[in-house]
Amino acid sequence: MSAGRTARDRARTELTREIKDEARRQLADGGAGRLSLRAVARSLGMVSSALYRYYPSRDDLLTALIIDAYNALGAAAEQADDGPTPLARWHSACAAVRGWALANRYEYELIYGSPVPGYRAPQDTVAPAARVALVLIGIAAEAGVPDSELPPVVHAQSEAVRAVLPDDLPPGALARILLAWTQLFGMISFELFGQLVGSADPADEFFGYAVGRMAEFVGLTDRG
Amino acid sequence: MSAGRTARDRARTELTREIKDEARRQLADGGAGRLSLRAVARSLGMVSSALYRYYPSRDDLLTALIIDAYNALGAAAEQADDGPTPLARWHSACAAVRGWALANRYEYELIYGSPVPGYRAPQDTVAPAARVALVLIGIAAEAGVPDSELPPVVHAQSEAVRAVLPDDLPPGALARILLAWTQLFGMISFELFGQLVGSADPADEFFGYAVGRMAEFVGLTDRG
DNA sequence: ACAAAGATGAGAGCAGTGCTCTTGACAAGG
DNA sequence: CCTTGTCAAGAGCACTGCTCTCATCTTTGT
Repeated sequence: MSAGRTARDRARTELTREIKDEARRQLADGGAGRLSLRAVARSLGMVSSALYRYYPSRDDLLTALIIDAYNALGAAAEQADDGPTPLARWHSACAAVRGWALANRYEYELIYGSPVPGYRAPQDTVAPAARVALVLIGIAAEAGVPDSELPPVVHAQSEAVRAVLPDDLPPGALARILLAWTQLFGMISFELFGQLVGSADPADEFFGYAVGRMAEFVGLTDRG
Repeated sequence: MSAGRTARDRARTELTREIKDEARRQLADGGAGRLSLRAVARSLGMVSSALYRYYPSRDDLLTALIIDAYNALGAAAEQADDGPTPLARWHSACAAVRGWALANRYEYELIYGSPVPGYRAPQDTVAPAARVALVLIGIAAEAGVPDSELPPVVHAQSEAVRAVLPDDLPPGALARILLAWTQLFGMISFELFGQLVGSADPADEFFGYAVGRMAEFVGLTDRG
């Protein structure tokens, strides 16, 4: 559908976006649990029931925010995927993910925190959700990281993943990237959710250290 | 205070525990966001306002549940910390953590998911929260894992942590354990929160694989 | 050009929430 | 015995998501 032919269509798409924007703004103070349709409607000068014409339920509004968040994070990672060597790109991309998470705390929580109660993620979210992983995979693929031994089931799962990937990577490398991927988000979540207080907090240096060790683990070197 | 002298005291401590137990039960269907004081009171055959005599607010009840959850998880890890070699103990302890998380999904969410909106963890939670990390540290300490190079800030942070530890570990080892610790919970969170669907799901084998690589990374070998 | 059809915003209302305050009953200690 | 403090209950406040109805306004088909 285009930008909307009739005046009503234009008003509709615009209001839909305004509602989402206001919701994102309100997300910033209190997180998803505190997001209130009524408050969003109030801020927009309309009554809560009118809002249901644009988002059938609170969950639908959340879904829209979740997809946006995945895409924003993915875009940040893709944009930072730049540098003279694969290792530099790896560091840059990981730092961008962390930077986005720190700057957009509650949006990060929305996608990598505990699932919103009663909410079931629709299929629309899986493609945007994969973007960060694809960045890491792309870097490793261009660097040509080595294969490694895998348990049979993990090997099979890696093969299955490889089948749907644009880049070609040996299963052992894929499994290691998957591990690094969970490490990356595990560390960011711990930092954001206050689990590192008392140990590696502030976490800037520790994060860089960990990202470097993960690069080694995956097989990225500085030879470009 | 003892078990309570007067009949009133006994009734009070008992009801306090019953409320918590019922709340934990209700946690199992819907998570913290859906825990309702009124529903708990209803299940106990009392009116919601009466419940406030025992827990001044919803957050206080949540705090009690959080401390219990940390302790239950810590106890599970400590109990599983057993085996002929440090490597075996490492695998067993990590598997126990994952097992507890899978069996107590919503309690895990309570402590390692996104923080409950508006909730600020009191100091009482930090000691129970450290138990799992202490298990990992204990294993590495007894195995005598090697030191390794660290960036200066990370080195300083590791030294600060070491100062408050019962076991003695070189800073480089401590930093690697910290990294493995974030990896462990990152992986469990990803599995539980549905982030692995489409890649390493079911995650049993992948989890074992990852735990093994982390053991290598920390410096645990099979020589005992 | 005009009427039918459809989209929209407002309002009332339902069932639920956390939490507070008051009231009347009961047990404990002086 | 009688005061003091604890307790469960109930009413009530300010919220929440969501549904339904109704009047209005825009688009569309004739």
